[in-house]
Amino acid sequence: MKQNSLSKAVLERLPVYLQYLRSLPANAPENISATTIANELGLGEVQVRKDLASVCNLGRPRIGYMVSCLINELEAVLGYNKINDTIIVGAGKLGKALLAYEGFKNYGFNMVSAFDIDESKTGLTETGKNIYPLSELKKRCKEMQIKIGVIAVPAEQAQSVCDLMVESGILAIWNFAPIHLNVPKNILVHNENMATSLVLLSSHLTEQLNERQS
Amino acid sequence: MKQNSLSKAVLERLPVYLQYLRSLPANAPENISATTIANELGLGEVQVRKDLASVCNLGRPRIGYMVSCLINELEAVLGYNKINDTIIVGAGKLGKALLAYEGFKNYGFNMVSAFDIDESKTGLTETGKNIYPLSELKKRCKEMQIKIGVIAVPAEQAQSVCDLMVESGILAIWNFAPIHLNVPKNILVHNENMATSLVLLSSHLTEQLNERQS
DNA sequence: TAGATTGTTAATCGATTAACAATC
DNA sequence: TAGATTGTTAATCGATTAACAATC
Repeated sequence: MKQNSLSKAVLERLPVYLQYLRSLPANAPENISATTIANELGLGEVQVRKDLASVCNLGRPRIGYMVSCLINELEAVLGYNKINDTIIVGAGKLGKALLAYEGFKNYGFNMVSAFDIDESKTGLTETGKNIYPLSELKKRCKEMQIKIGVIAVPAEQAQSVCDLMVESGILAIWNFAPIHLNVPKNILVHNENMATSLVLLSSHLTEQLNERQS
Repeated sequence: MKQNSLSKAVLERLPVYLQYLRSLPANAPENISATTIANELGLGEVQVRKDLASVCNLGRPRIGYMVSCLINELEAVLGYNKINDTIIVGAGKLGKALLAYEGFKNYGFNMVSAFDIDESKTGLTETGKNIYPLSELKKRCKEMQIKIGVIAVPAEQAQSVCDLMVESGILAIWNFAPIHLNVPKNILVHNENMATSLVLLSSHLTEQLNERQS
């Protein structure tokens, strides 16, 4: 395992490799080559080798990488073996779905509890997690030393929730509200922006249809 | 409105501008400068100008861009004024939530109906949309000339659903399953990959905490 | 006119790809 | 040994940023 400061581009591909390696059947060969991974994922083989080299040096000429070791290294580098406790603000449909989703564990995340401004939502969910009044956010975040927050409130309330999170000591925010958030520069906001995703789809479509005509 | 072939990077920022412009209060000035937009969104002002120039030439020195015109141009370029009919495969929690979400209209998308392999799910949802048996996918896609599909099934079934979509004439796929899909090269797959989002958050966190120590 | 702001051309930066030596 | 495969160094490509002329 080498030192960090991986570029964003690399950091976005590493989980894809891990996902693929995890999906290999138990009776698959012990070793896998960068060439195979590249073909399977539609990437360049040099890129795969370079990405993997930035994480470990488990590759052996002629043989490839031992799958189980590679999985371990990737999990370590990506921090999937430690658990990040995370809170959610907004206990609407989305907030509740995120709170209930078990799959986050696979990525080293644990959705601890949700907060909502509507105090009538306070209580336990079906999956045994707590929803608290928003007024308790700061106290509870400090207590549990929460560093990651999810914003699942309407756009209008997102900035004020964001400010409150920053005040509560949160350092990284996963924002599902369709609005740009202003934060101090040591705070990271990752926007889960459906608009962006959808634009890529529809622009591809336009291109395809234009090509067909010409 | 200029010609297309916008780079992916630009295409991902345009919806952010549009979102911001739409969020301006009704009593805001008629015109806005690239400088203001850049500051507000934390981007470079040259970048904003270049991005906007790739879409229109509404900018006037000393004055800036007329907000309402800019919104119209962006909506036109991004295709938000025509409607893309879209189907969803997988009527679990996620599939149903996507089917019910009204907000897609703002991005020119219309979730028409969902399909599920479990035929007991067949019927109307609360929001008046149909869930059909998966076996009817091909027929209905051809009938309605659907070009965009959403995959909201577990990873194990995603590839076969994907193949079926391609067979049904779908050209762009929005994939929520945590697995890489193999498709013919004229088909676009956009992965809504939580693993990728989360990695960026946790790696930022690690950096922040390391800095604090040193 | 002076100055703010645009849009373009050139320079820089970063990421991907190609070429190749090292090695099992 | 021969050949497949790794990892690194250099070349290319694309995107961002800087510099500057045009203009209202």
